[in-house]
Amino acid sequence: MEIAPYRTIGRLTRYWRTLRDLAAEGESHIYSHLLAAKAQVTAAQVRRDLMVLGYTGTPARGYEVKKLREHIETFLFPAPENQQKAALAGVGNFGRALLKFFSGRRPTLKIVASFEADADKFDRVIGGCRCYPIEKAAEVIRGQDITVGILAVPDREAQEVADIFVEAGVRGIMNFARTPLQTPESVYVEEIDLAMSMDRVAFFARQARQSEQDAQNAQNAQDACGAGGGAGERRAP
Amino acid sequence: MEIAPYRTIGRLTRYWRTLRDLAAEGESHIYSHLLAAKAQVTAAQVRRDLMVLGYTGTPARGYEVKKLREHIETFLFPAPENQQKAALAGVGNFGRALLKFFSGRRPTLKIVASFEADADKFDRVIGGCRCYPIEKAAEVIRGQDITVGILAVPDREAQEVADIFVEAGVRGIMNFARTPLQTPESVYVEEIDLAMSMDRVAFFARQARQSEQDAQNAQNAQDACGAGGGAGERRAP
DNA sequence: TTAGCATTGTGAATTGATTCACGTCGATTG
DNA sequence: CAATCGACGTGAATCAATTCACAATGCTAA
Repeated sequence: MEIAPYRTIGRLTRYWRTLRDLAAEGESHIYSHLLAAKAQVTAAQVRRDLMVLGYTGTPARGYEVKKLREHIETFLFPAPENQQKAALAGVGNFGRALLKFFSGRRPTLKIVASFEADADKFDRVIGGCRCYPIEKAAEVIRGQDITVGILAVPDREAQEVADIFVEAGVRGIMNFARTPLQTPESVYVEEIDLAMSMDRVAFFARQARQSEQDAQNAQNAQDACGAGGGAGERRAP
Repeated sequence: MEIAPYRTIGRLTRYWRTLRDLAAEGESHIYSHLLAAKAQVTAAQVRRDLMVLGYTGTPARGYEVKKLREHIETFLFPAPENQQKAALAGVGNFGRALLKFFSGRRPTLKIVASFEADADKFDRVIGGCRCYPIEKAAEVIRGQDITVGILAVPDREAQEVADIFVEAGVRGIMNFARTPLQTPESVYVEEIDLAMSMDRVAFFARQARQSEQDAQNAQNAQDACGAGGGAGERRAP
Protein backbone atom coordinates (compact mmCIF):
# COMPACT_ATOMS: atom_id res chain seq x y z
CA MET A 1 0.00 0.00 0.00
CA GLU A 2 2.86 2.37 0.75
CA ILE A 3 4.32 3.28 -2.62
CA ALA A 4 6.27 6.22 -1.27
CA PRO A 5 6.52 8.19 1.96
CA TYR A 6 3.88 10.86 2.04
CA ARG A 7 6.34 13.69 2.39
CA THR A 8 8.04 12.55 -0.78
CA ILE A 9 4.79 12.83 -2.67
CA GLY A 10 4.44 16.39 -1.50
CA ARG A 11 7.94 17.35 -2.52
CA LEU A 12 7.54 15.77 -5.94
CA THR A 13 4.84 18.28 -6.77
CA ARG A 14 7.24 21.05 -5.84
CA TYR A 15 9.95 19.60 -8.04
CA TRP A 16 7.41 19.36 -10.80
CA ARG A 17 6.58 23.04 -10.59
CA THR A 18 10.25 23.96 -10.57
CA LEU A 19 10.81 21.84 -13.65
CA ARG A 20 7.91 23.54 -15.38
CA ASP A 21 9.52 26.92 -14.71
CA LEU A 22 12.92 25.66 -15.80
CA ALA A 23 11.47 24.38 -19.04
CA ALA A 24 9.85 27.77 -19.60
CA GLU A 25 13.27 29.38 -19.14
CA GLY A 26 14.69 27.02 -21.74
CA GLU A 27 16.88 24.94 -19.43
CA SER A 28 17.42 21.43 -20.69
CA HIS A 29 19.23 19.85 -17.74
CA ILE A 30 19.43 20.30 -13.98
CA TYR A 31 21.57 18.94 -11.16
CA SER A 32 20.16 17.64 -7.92
CA HIS A 33 21.75 20.39 -5.87
CA LEU A 34 20.25 23.13 -8.02
CA LEU A 35 16.81 21.58 -7.91
CA ALA A 36 17.32 21.24 -4.17
CA ALA A 37 18.17 24.91 -3.78
CA LYS A 38 15.01 25.93 -5.59
CA ALA A 39 12.84 23.65 -3.46
CA GLN A 40 14.63 24.46 -0.20
CA VAL A 41 15.76 20.93 0.56
CA THR A 42 19.09 19.08 0.42
CA ALA A 43 20.54 17.51 -2.69
CA ALA A 44 20.50 14.09 -1.05
CA GLN A 45 16.81 14.55 -0.34
CA VAL A 46 16.11 15.25 -3.98
CA ARG A 47 18.01 12.21 -5.15
CA ARG A 48 16.32 10.01 -2.58
CA ASP A 49 12.89 11.32 -3.56
CA LEU A 50 13.49 10.76 -7.24
CA MET A 51 14.33 7.12 -6.60
CA VAL A 52 10.63 6.29 -6.51
CA LEU A 53 10.26 7.32 -10.13
CA GLY A 54 12.57 4.76 -11.66
CA TYR A 55 14.02 7.54 -13.79
CA THR A 56 17.72 8.11 -13.50
CA GLY A 57 19.90 11.03 -14.47
CA THR A 58 23.49 10.96 -15.62
CA PRO A 59 26.48 12.03 -13.57
CA ALA A 60 27.65 14.35 -16.28
CA ARG A 61 24.50 16.30 -17.13
CA GLY A 62 22.26 15.68 -14.15
CA TYR A 63 18.58 15.23 -15.00
CA GLU A 64 16.89 16.03 -18.27
CA VAL A 65 14.28 18.61 -17.39
CA LYS A 66 11.76 17.36 -19.94
CA LYS A 67 12.09 13.68 -19.12
CA LEU A 68 12.15 14.11 -15.38
CA ARG A 69 9.05 16.25 -15.56
CA GLU A 70 7.28 13.63 -17.64
CA HIS A 71 8.22 10.91 -15.19
CA ILE A 72 6.88 12.91 -12.28
CA GLU A 73 3.68 13.55 -14.21
CA THR A 74 3.24 9.90 -14.98
CA PHE A 75 3.81 9.03 -11.37
CA LEU A 76 1.68 11.73 -9.74
CA PHE A 77 -1.07 12.54 -12.17
CA PRO A 78 -3.70 10.47 -13.92
CA ALA A 79 -3.92 10.44 -17.69
CA PRO A 80 -5.92 13.46 -18.92
CA GLU A 81 -8.77 11.26 -20.12
CA ASN A 82 -9.53 10.15 -16.60
CA GLN A 83 -8.93 13.44 -14.87
CA GLN A 84 -9.99 13.35 -11.27
CA LYS A 85 -12.84 15.43 -9.99
CA ALA A 86 -13.38 17.14 -6.66
CA ALA A 87 -16.32 18.59 -4.78
CA LEU A 88 -16.35 21.29 -2.15
CA ALA A 89 -18.70 21.43 0.81
CA GLY A 90 -19.37 24.73 2.53
CA VAL A 91 -19.61 27.78 0.29
CA GLY A 92 -18.87 30.41 2.95
CA ASN A 93 -16.15 33.02 2.74
CA PHE A 94 -13.47 30.48 2.88
CA GLY A 95 -15.10 27.99 0.54
CA ARG A 96 -15.61 30.65 -2.09
CA ALA A 97 -11.99 31.72 -1.83
CA LEU A 98 -10.91 28.11 -2.29
CA LEU A 99 -13.11 27.72 -5.32
CA LYS A 100 -11.58 30.76 -6.93
CA PHE A 101 -8.11 29.80 -5.84
CA PHE A 102 -8.31 26.36 -7.41
CA SER A 103 -10.43 27.13 -10.45
CA GLY A 104 -8.39 26.96 -13.60
CA ARG A 105 -5.13 26.66 -11.73
CA ARG A 106 -5.01 22.91 -11.36
CA PRO A 107 -4.94 20.97 -14.54
CA THR A 108 -4.82 17.66 -12.72
CA LEU A 109 -7.92 18.00 -10.60
CA LYS A 110 -11.10 19.91 -11.26
CA ILE A 111 -13.67 21.06 -8.75
CA VAL A 112 -16.95 20.29 -10.45
CA ALA A 113 -19.56 20.77 -7.74
CA SER A 114 -20.17 22.49 -4.43
CA PHE A 115 -22.60 21.73 -1.66
CA GLU A 116 -24.29 23.90 0.91
CA ALA A 117 -26.84 23.68 3.69
CA ASP A 118 -27.95 27.28 3.16
CA ALA A 119 -30.87 27.32 0.70
CA ASP A 120 -30.07 30.85 -0.52
CA LYS A 121 -27.10 29.54 -2.41
CA PHE A 122 -28.62 26.58 -4.24
CA ASP A 123 -28.31 26.51 -8.00
CA ARG A 124 -26.18 29.60 -8.09
CA VAL A 125 -22.89 29.21 -9.89
CA ILE A 126 -20.08 30.27 -7.57
CA GLY A 127 -16.44 30.21 -8.56
CA GLY A 128 -17.35 28.42 -11.76
CA CYS A 129 -19.35 25.52 -10.40
CA ARG A 130 -22.90 24.82 -9.47
CA CYS A 131 -23.99 24.80 -5.86
CA TYR A 132 -26.22 21.90 -4.80
CA PRO A 133 -28.06 21.29 -1.56
CA ILE A 134 -26.05 18.97 0.65
CA GLU A 135 -28.80 16.35 0.43
CA LYS A 136 -27.93 15.81 -3.21
CA ALA A 137 -24.26 15.20 -2.41
CA ALA A 138 -24.27 11.41 -2.60
CA GLU A 139 -26.14 11.45 -5.87
CA VAL A 140 -23.91 14.05 -7.53
CA ILE A 141 -20.71 12.42 -6.29
CA ARG A 142 -21.71 9.02 -7.60
CA GLY A 143 -23.09 10.45 -10.83
CA GLN A 144 -19.93 12.37 -11.68
CA ASP A 145 -17.49 9.90 -10.13
CA ILE A 146 -15.94 12.44 -7.79
CA THR A 147 -12.98 11.09 -5.82
CA VAL A 148 -11.82 14.09 -3.79
CA GLY A 149 -13.73 16.14 -1.24
CA ILE A 150 -12.88 19.53 0.25
CA LEU A 151 -14.49 20.35 3.57
CA ALA A 152 -14.90 24.04 4.33
CA VAL A 153 -17.95 23.63 6.54
CA PRO A 154 -18.33 24.65 10.18
CA ASP A 155 -16.48 22.36 12.61
CA ARG A 156 -19.51 20.57 13.95
CA GLU A 157 -20.74 19.54 10.52
CA ALA A 158 -17.43 18.28 9.20
CA GLN A 159 -17.69 14.69 10.38
CA GLU A 160 -21.21 14.31 9.09
CA VAL A 161 -20.35 15.60 5.63
CA ALA A 162 -17.21 13.48 5.56
CA ASP A 163 -19.30 10.39 6.24
CA ILE A 164 -21.61 11.22 3.35
CA PHE A 165 -18.67 11.83 1.05
CA VAL A 166 -16.89 8.62 1.95
CA GLU A 167 -20.04 6.57 1.64
CA ALA A 168 -20.53 8.02 -1.84
CA GLY A 169 -17.05 7.01 -2.96
CA VAL A 170 -14.74 9.89 -2.08
CA ARG A 171 -11.27 8.56 -1.15
CA GLY A 172 -9.33 11.73 -0.44
CA ILE A 173 -10.37 14.65 1.74
CA MET A 174 -8.94 18.05 2.50
CA ASN A 175 -10.36 18.99 5.86
CA PHE A 176 -10.30 22.67 6.76
CA ALA A 177 -12.43 22.15 9.84
CA ARG A 178 -10.63 21.96 13.16
CA THR A 179 -12.19 18.68 14.15
CA PRO A 180 -9.96 15.76 13.20
CA LEU A 181 -12.01 13.36 11.09
CA GLN A 182 -12.68 9.71 11.72
CA THR A 183 -12.56 7.80 8.47
CA PRO A 184 -11.85 4.28 7.28
CA GLU A 185 -8.22 3.29 6.71
CA SER A 186 -8.64 3.47 2.97
CA VAL A 187 -9.50 7.17 2.90
CA TYR A 188 -6.68 9.66 2.86
CA VAL A 189 -7.30 12.82 4.86
CA GLU A 190 -5.20 15.95 4.72
CA GLU A 191 -5.97 17.94 7.86
CA ILE A 192 -5.42 21.62 7.24
CA ASP A 193 -5.92 23.28 10.56
CA LEU A 194 -5.19 26.94 9.98
CA ALA A 195 -5.96 27.95 13.53
CA MET A 196 -3.40 25.43 14.71
CA SER A 197 -0.81 26.69 12.24
CA MET A 198 -1.50 30.19 13.40
CA ASP A 199 -1.02 29.27 17.06
CA ARG A 200 2.19 27.52 16.21
CA VAL A 201 3.58 30.43 14.24
CA ALA A 202 2.65 32.76 17.08
CA PHE A 203 4.35 30.49 19.58
CA PHE A 204 7.63 30.22 17.72
CA ALA A 205 7.61 33.90 16.81
CA ARG A 206 7.22 34.77 20.44
CA GLN A 207 10.00 32.41 21.39
CA ALA A 208 12.33 33.91 18.80
CA ARG A 209 11.58 37.38 20.09
CA GLN A 210 12.14 36.25 23.62
CA SER A 211 15.52 34.73 22.95
CA GLU A 212 16.60 37.81 21.01
CA GLN A 213 15.65 39.98 23.95
CA ASP A 214 17.40 37.67 26.38
CA ALA A 215 20.53 37.87 24.27
CA GLN A 216 20.18 41.63 24.21
CA ASN A 217 19.78 41.82 27.97
CA ALA A 218 22.72 39.53 28.57
CA GLN A 219 24.73 41.76 26.30
CA ASN A 220 23.72 44.89 28.21
CA ALA A 221 24.40 43.28 31.55
CA GLN A 222 27.86 42.30 30.38
CA ASP A 223 28.51 45.77 29.03
CA ALA A 224 27.38 47.29 32.32
CA CYS A 225 29.47 45.21 34.72
CA GLY A 226 32.68 43.60 33.57
CA ALA A 227 32.55 40.49 35.78
CA GLY A 228 29.96 38.07 34.35
CA GLY A 229 28.17 35.41 36.43
CA GLY A 230 29.21 31.75 36.58
CA ALA A 231 26.81 30.39 33.99
CA GLY A 232 27.15 33.02 31.29
CA GLU A 233 28.45 32.70 27.74
CA ARG A 234 32.14 32.97 27.12
CA ARG A 235 33.46 35.63 24.77
CA ALA A 236 36.77 35.74 22.97
CA PRO A 237 39.26 37.87 24.93
CA MET B 1 16.36 26.70 21.43
CA GLU B 2 14.20 23.63 20.95
CA ILE B 3 11.75 23.68 23.83
CA ALA B 4 9.47 21.08 22.34
CA PRO B 5 9.10 19.23 19.04
CA TYR B 6 7.09 21.30 16.65
CA ARG B 7 4.42 18.71 16.19
CA THR B 8 3.83 18.70 19.91
CA ILE B 9 3.16 22.43 19.84
CA GLY B 10 0.53 21.86 17.20
CA ARG B 11 -1.19 19.09 19.10
CA LEU B 12 -1.23 21.11 22.29
CA THR B 13 -3.51 23.64 20.63
CA ARG B 14 -5.86 20.81 19.73
CA TYR B 15 -5.86 19.51 23.28
CA TRP B 16 -6.54 23.02 24.43
CA ARG B 17 -9.63 23.31 22.25
CA THR B 18 -10.85 19.95 23.43
CA LEU B 19 -10.40 21.02 27.04
CA ARG B 20 -12.33 24.20 26.36
CA ASP B 21 -15.21 22.13 25.04
CA LEU B 22 -14.99 19.71 27.94
CA ALA B 23 -15.11 22.56 30.41
CA ALA B 24 -18.18 23.91 28.65
CA GLU B 25 -19.80 20.50 29.06
CA GLY B 26 -19.00 20.63 32.75
CA GLU B 27 -16.42 17.85 32.83
CA SER B 28 -13.91 18.26 35.64
CA HIS B 29 -11.45 15.48 34.82
CA ILE B 30 -10.22 13.61 31.76
CA TYR B 31 -8.00 10.58 31.09
CA SER B 32 -5.27 10.55 28.50
CA HIS B 33 -7.01 7.96 26.39
CA LEU B 34 -10.21 9.99 26.20
CA LEU B 35 -8.37 13.16 25.30
CA ALA B 36 -6.49 11.08 22.75
CA ALA B 37 -9.69 9.80 21.19
CA LYS B 38 -11.01 13.31 20.76
CA ALA B 39 -7.81 14.53 19.17
CA GLN B 40 -7.32 11.42 17.05
CA VAL B 41 -3.97 10.42 18.50
CA THR B 42 -2.77 7.69 20.86
CA ALA B 43 -2.91 7.92 24.63
CA ALA B 44 0.85 7.56 24.85
CA GLN B 45 1.20 10.49 22.49
CA VAL B 46 -0.94 12.66 24.72
CA ARG B 47 1.03 11.77 27.83
CA ARG B 48 4.32 12.36 26.05
CA ASP B 49 3.14 15.73 24.74
CA LEU B 50 1.95 16.87 28.13
CA MET B 51 5.37 16.19 29.62
CA VAL B 52 6.59 19.53 28.28
CA LEU B 53 4.12 21.35 30.52
CA GLY B 54 5.45 20.17 33.85
CA TYR B 55 1.87 19.58 34.93
CA THR B 56 1.04 16.09 36.04
CA GLY B 57 -2.22 14.26 36.45
CA THR B 58 -3.07 11.59 38.98
CA PRO B 59 -3.47 7.91 38.20
CA ALA B 60 -6.90 7.87 39.80
CA ARG B 61 -8.63 10.86 38.20
CA GLY B 62 -6.47 11.61 35.19
CA TYR B 63 -6.04 15.29 34.42
CA GLU B 64 -7.97 18.18 35.89
CA VAL B 65 -9.59 19.89 32.93
CA LYS B 66 -9.29 23.37 34.37
CA LYS B 67 -5.70 23.08 35.51
CA LEU B 68 -4.46 21.33 32.43
CA ARG B 69 -6.06 23.95 30.26
CA GLU B 70 -4.42 26.70 32.26
CA HIS B 71 -1.05 25.06 31.98
CA ILE B 72 -1.39 24.79 28.22
CA GLU B 73 -2.41 28.42 28.05
CA THR B 74 0.55 29.50 30.10
CA PHE B 75 2.82 27.49 27.90
CA LEU B 76 1.41 28.41 24.51
CA PHE B 77 -0.04 31.85 24.82
CA PRO B 78 1.36 35.17 25.93
CA ALA B 79 -0.26 37.05 28.80
CA PRO B 80 -3.23 39.09 27.53
CA GLU B 81 -1.47 42.36 28.20
CA ASN B 82 1.19 41.60 25.63
CA GLN B 83 -1.02 39.97 23.06
CA GLN B 84 0.78 39.30 19.82
CA LYS B 85 -0.14 41.08 16.63
CA ALA B 86 -0.12 39.91 13.06
CA ALA B 87 -0.19 41.53 9.65
CA LEU B 88 -1.44 40.14 6.38
CA ALA B 89 0.04 40.86 2.97
CA GLY B 90 -2.05 40.40 -0.14
CA VAL B 91 -5.71 41.33 0.12
CA GLY B 92 -6.97 39.24 -2.77
CA ASN B 93 -9.74 36.66 -2.60
CA PHE B 94 -7.75 34.47 -0.39
CA GLY B 95 -6.36 37.18 1.82
CA ARG B 96 -9.82 38.56 2.47
CA ALA B 97 -11.12 35.13 3.36
CA LEU B 98 -8.26 34.71 5.81
CA LEU B 99 -8.96 38.08 7.38
CA LYS B 100 -12.57 37.14 7.94
CA PHE B 101 -11.67 33.66 9.05
CA PHE B 102 -9.28 34.87 11.72
CA SER B 103 -11.04 38.03 12.81
CA GLY B 104 -12.50 37.67 16.24
CA ARG B 105 -11.87 33.96 16.32
CA ARG B 106 -8.37 34.03 17.77
CA PRO B 107 -8.07 35.57 21.14
CA THR B 108 -4.34 34.94 21.27
CA LEU B 109 -3.32 36.72 18.12
CA LYS B 110 -4.90 39.67 16.39
CA ILE B 111 -4.47 40.73 12.77
CA VAL B 112 -4.11 44.49 13.02
CA ALA B 113 -3.02 45.53 9.55
CA SER B 114 -3.01 44.45 5.95
CA PHE B 115 -0.80 45.43 3.03
CA GLU B 116 -1.39 45.60 -0.68
CA ALA B 117 0.34 46.63 -3.87
CA ASP B 118 -2.95 47.52 -5.56
CA ALA B 119 -3.70 51.22 -4.95
CA ASP B 120 -7.47 50.71 -5.24
CA LYS B 121 -7.49 49.03 -1.85
CA PHE B 122 -5.48 51.50 0.21
CA ASP B 123 -7.10 52.90 3.29
CA ARG B 124 -10.19 50.77 2.95
CA VAL B 125 -11.04 48.67 5.96
CA ILE B 126 -11.32 45.04 4.91
CA GLY B 127 -12.14 42.26 7.32
CA GLY B 128 -11.87 44.66 10.22
CA CYS B 129 -8.44 46.11 9.57
CA ARG B 130 -6.97 48.91 7.62
CA CYS B 131 -5.21 48.27 4.33
CA TYR B 132 -1.89 50.05 3.83
CA PRO B 133 0.32 50.29 0.76
CA ILE B 134 3.10 47.73 0.95
CA GLU B 135 5.68 50.51 1.08
CA LYS B 136 4.44 51.41 4.55
CA ALA B 137 4.87 47.86 5.83
CA ALA B 138 8.16 48.31 7.66
CA GLU B 139 6.92 51.44 9.37
CA VAL B 140 3.60 49.95 10.48
CA ILE B 141 5.18 46.71 11.65
CA ARG B 142 7.75 48.52 13.74
CA GLY B 143 5.23 51.03 15.02
CA GLN B 144 2.77 48.42 16.20
CA ASP B 145 5.33 45.80 17.20
CA ILE B 146 3.89 43.15 14.91
CA THR B 147 5.57 39.75 15.28
CA VAL B 148 3.67 37.53 12.86
CA GLY B 149 3.19 37.88 9.12
CA ILE B 150 0.74 36.14 6.82
CA LEU B 151 1.67 36.02 3.16
CA ALA B 152 -1.21 35.70 0.73
CA VAL B 153 0.51 37.44 -2.13
CA PRO B 154 1.26 36.07 -5.61
CA ASP B 155 4.10 33.55 -5.67
CA ARG B 156 6.68 35.80 -7.23
CA GLU B 157 6.24 38.53 -4.64
CA ALA B 158 6.36 36.30 -1.58
CA GLN B 159 10.11 36.34 -1.02
CA GLU B 160 10.33 40.08 -1.40
CA VAL B 161 7.54 40.75 1.10
CA ALA B 162 9.01 38.19 3.49
CA ASP B 163 12.32 40.04 3.42
CA ILE B 164 10.61 43.31 4.29
CA PHE B 165 8.68 41.66 7.10
CA VAL B 166 11.70 39.97 8.63
CA GLU B 167 13.79 43.12 8.39
CA ALA B 168 11.03 44.98 10.24
CA GLY B 169 10.96 42.48 13.11
CA VAL B 170 8.51 39.74 12.13
CA ARG B 171 9.67 36.39 13.53
CA GLY B 172 6.90 34.03 12.42
CA ILE B 173 5.42 33.70 8.94
CA MET B 174 2.53 31.78 7.46
CA ASN B 175 3.35 31.45 3.80
CA PHE B 176 0.48 30.64 1.48
CA ALA B 177 2.56 31.20 -1.62
CA ARG B 178 3.97 28.15 -3.32
CA THR B 179 7.52 29.40 -3.32
CA PRO B 180 9.40 28.11 -0.30
CA LEU B 181 10.88 31.10 1.51
CA GLN B 182 14.49 31.75 2.37
CA THR B 183 14.73 33.29 5.79
CA PRO B 184 17.25 33.53 8.63
CA GLU B 185 17.40 30.65 11.12
CA SER B 186 15.66 32.66 13.77
CA VAL B 187 12.45 33.12 11.78
CA TYR B 188 9.85 30.40 11.93
CA VAL B 189 8.01 29.75 8.68
CA GLU B 190 4.90 27.65 8.32
CA GLU B 191 4.62 26.75 4.66
CA ILE B 192 1.01 26.20 3.71
CA ASP B 193 1.05 24.98 0.17
CA LEU B 194 -2.54 24.25 -0.70
CA ALA B 195 -1.78 23.25 -4.24
CA MET B 196 0.66 20.68 -2.91
CA SER B 197 -1.88 19.37 -0.42
CA MET B 198 -4.40 19.12 -3.19
CA ASP B 199 -2.04 17.14 -5.41
CA ARG B 200 -1.26 14.84 -2.56
CA VAL B 201 -4.89 14.22 -1.72
CA ALA B 202 -5.59 13.55 -5.37
CA PHE B 203 -2.69 11.12 -5.54
CA PHE B 204 -3.69 9.06 -2.53
CA ALA B 205 -7.37 9.14 -3.49
CA ARG B 206 -6.49 7.76 -6.88
CA GLN B 207 -4.33 5.10 -5.33
CA ALA B 208 -7.09 4.05 -2.95
CA ARG B 209 -9.53 3.82 -5.83
CA GLN B 210 -7.06 1.84 -7.82
CA SER B 211 -6.43 -0.71 -5.13
CA GLU B 212 -10.14 -1.10 -4.50
CA GLN B 213 -10.67 -1.79 -8.15
CA ASP B 214 -7.79 -4.23 -8.25
CA ALA B 215 -9.28 -6.07 -5.30
CA GLN B 216 -12.61 -6.08 -7.08
CA ASN B 217 -11.11 -7.49 -10.26
CA ALA B 218 -9.21 -10.15 -8.38
CA GLN B 219 -12.45 -11.09 -6.69
CA ASN B 220 -14.29 -11.36 -10.00
CA ALA B 221 -11.52 -13.41 -11.51
CA GLN B 222 -11.71 -15.83 -8.61
CA ASP B 223 -15.48 -16.04 -8.84
CA ALA B 224 -15.22 -16.77 -12.56
CA CYS B 225 -12.72 -19.62 -12.43
CA GLY B 226 -12.48 -21.81 -9.38
CA ALA B 227 -8.76 -22.65 -9.57
CA GLY B 228 -6.82 -19.56 -8.49
CA GLY B 229 -3.20 -18.89 -9.54
CA GLY B 230 -0.15 -19.56 -7.38
CA ALA B 231 0.18 -16.08 -5.86
CA GLY B 232 -3.44 -15.34 -5.05
CA GLU B 233 -5.03 -14.68 -1.65
CA ARG B 234 -6.27 -17.64 0.33
CA ARG B 235 -9.92 -17.74 1.40
CA ALA B 236 -11.46 -19.75 4.19
CA PRO B 237 -13.05 -22.95 2.77
C1' DT C 1 -5.95 -2.39 56.69
C1' DT C 2 -4.84 -4.53 52.58
C1' DA C 3 -5.48 -6.37 47.88
C1' DG C 4 -6.75 -5.10 43.39
C1' DC C 5 -7.02 -2.10 39.68
C1' DA C 6 -6.73 1.43 36.16
C1' DT C 7 -3.90 5.15 35.05
C1' DT C 8 0.13 8.05 35.12
C1' DG C 9 5.15 9.26 33.77
C1' DT C 10 9.05 7.87 31.47
C1' DG C 11 13.30 4.95 29.95
C1' DA C 12 13.90 1.99 26.22
C1' DA C 13 12.63 0.14 21.77
C1' DT C 14 10.83 0.97 17.45
C1' DT C 15 9.58 3.18 13.41
C1' DG C 16 10.20 6.34 9.75
C1' DA C 17 12.64 9.96 7.43
C1' DT C 18 16.81 12.29 6.38
C1' DT C 19 21.59 12.63 5.76
C1' DC C 20 26.10 10.70 5.03
C1' DA C 21 29.54 8.69 2.37
C1' DC C 22 31.28 6.16 -1.07
C1' DG C 23 31.45 3.08 -5.37
C1' DT C 24 30.25 3.96 -10.13
C1' DC C 25 29.78 6.23 -14.31
C1' DG C 26 30.32 9.17 -18.31
C1' DA C 27 32.00 13.33 -20.12
C1' DT C 28 35.92 16.25 -20.78
C1' DT C 29 40.72 17.42 -21.34
C1' DG C 30 45.52 17.22 -22.24
C1' DC D 1 43.72 7.26 -24.97
C1' DA D 2 44.19 7.56 -20.22
C1' DA D 3 43.48 10.55 -16.29
C1' DT D 4 40.58 13.61 -13.90
C1' DC D 5 36.44 15.33 -12.16
C1' DG D 6 31.89 16.08 -10.54
C1' DA D 7 27.47 14.19 -9.92
C1' DC D 8 24.50 10.15 -9.50
C1' DG D 9 22.35 6.11 -6.82
C1' DT D 10 22.09 3.80 -2.73
C1' DG D 11 23.46 0.96 1.60
C1' DA D 12 24.38 2.33 6.07
C1' DA D 13 24.29 5.64 9.78
C1' DT D 14 22.00 9.15 12.06
C1' DC D 15 18.32 11.74 13.79
C1' DA D 16 13.63 12.68 15.35
C1' DA D 17 9.19 11.18 16.60
C1' DT D 18 6.18 7.75 18.23
C1' DT D 19 5.00 3.73 20.65
C1' DC D 20 5.87 0.19 24.04
C1' DA D 21 6.04 -1.49 28.44
C1' DC D 22 6.39 -1.28 33.16
C1' DA D 23 7.29 0.69 37.94
C1' DA D 24 4.94 3.92 40.81
C1' DT D 25 0.71 5.90 42.44
C1' DG D 26 -3.39 6.53 44.82
C1' DC D 27 -8.18 5.38 44.82
C1' DT D 28 -11.89 1.71 45.78
C1' DA D 29 -13.80 -1.92 47.98
C1' DA D 30 -13.78 -5.84 50.93
